[in-house]
Amino acid sequence: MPGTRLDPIDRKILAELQADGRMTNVELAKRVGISAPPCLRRVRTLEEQGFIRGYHAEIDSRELGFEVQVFAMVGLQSQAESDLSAFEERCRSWPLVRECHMLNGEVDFILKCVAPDLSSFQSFLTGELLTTPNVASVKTSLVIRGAKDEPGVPFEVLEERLSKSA
Amino acid sequence: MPGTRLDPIDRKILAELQADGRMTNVELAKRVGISAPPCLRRVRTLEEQGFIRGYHAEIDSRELGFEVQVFAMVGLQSQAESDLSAFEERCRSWPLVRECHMLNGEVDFILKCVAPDLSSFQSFLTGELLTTPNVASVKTSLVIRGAKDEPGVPFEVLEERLSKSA
DNA sequence: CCCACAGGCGAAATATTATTGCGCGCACCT
DNA sequence: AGGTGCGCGCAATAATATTTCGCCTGTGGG
Repeated sequence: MPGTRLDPIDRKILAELQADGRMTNVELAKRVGISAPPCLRRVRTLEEQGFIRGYHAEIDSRELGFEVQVFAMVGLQSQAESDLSAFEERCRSWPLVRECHMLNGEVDFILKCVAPDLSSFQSFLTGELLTTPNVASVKTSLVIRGAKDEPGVPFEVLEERLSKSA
Repeated sequence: MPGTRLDPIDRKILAELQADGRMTNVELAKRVGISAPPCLRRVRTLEEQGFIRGYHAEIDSRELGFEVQVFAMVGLQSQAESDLSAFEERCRSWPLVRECHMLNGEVDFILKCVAPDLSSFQSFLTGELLTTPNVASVKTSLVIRGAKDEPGVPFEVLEERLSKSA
């Protein structure tokens, strides 16, 4: 239902839950300015309508022993739809691959990968990715350091945009 | 405190909360096989020690009106540390830029951006990113479609790894 | 071998929170 | 006006979170 529009309270709810997904409902209600029951009803509705896809704890991957993060640019030999989706399906089956996006331009896919160390990434690269049928080229870039990593969407931009169109 | 090792219950807690960050503590306790009070204590400890950095609702950006997602590869003129961190600071101030990673290789940074539509990304690109001092080159790739987007870390890999070293 | 002690657990009690049921007010027709 | 649908908040109830406390276990003296 794309006709469903969100009012300012809904957007505030989304913004608050994006920032702190474990906030209690009473706290959330206080922040958005309504009482707890309607607030909870709104949250449930937002979940059902798919605006909220889930809740996740953000884990420090380095603390957990995943020392390296790598972007891999992948080019395929064939861009036929069946070959594209076959490659995507492969990516979904690899735990080290956390993200896979199809791109325009020279490169067909970009993959974001994590691994405990360089050698385990190397073995994934040579043993899995490079041996996958239809993979023509892979260029990898190691992440030296992370400068920003914000989950989700910029609600600031959304609000700004809505105030203009009003 | 890198000496702090996690036992299997802690790892299970992290895995469960990564998968569902809003799970109640009693449900979590049931799943990891201990009672609620020690479970809650463990969660608090994991939060304090930084293994858990926060909790976030996962929002459907497309439903919210962010139609385009773009990766931007940025090259700088100077790679002096002060120039690198100046650029990183810029990235942190741009809401459209959700992630910024410094890379090895030819490209200095990769940026993941979202925008409501192509034209608003274009205006960000030409009006902000390209006019930033020290930016030498920017190559952008539009995301055609997303094939995988898993938050967090692959606990499967971690467990496998631990069972081997045991 | 026995004891003191630290750490982690679970049962029970208490404080908070989530959830349900209901009546009210408001906007929108007709 | 009168009717209707929607969303709110109050109040009651169910569930959960959090604190308190005593028990068990493993460890390191003495």
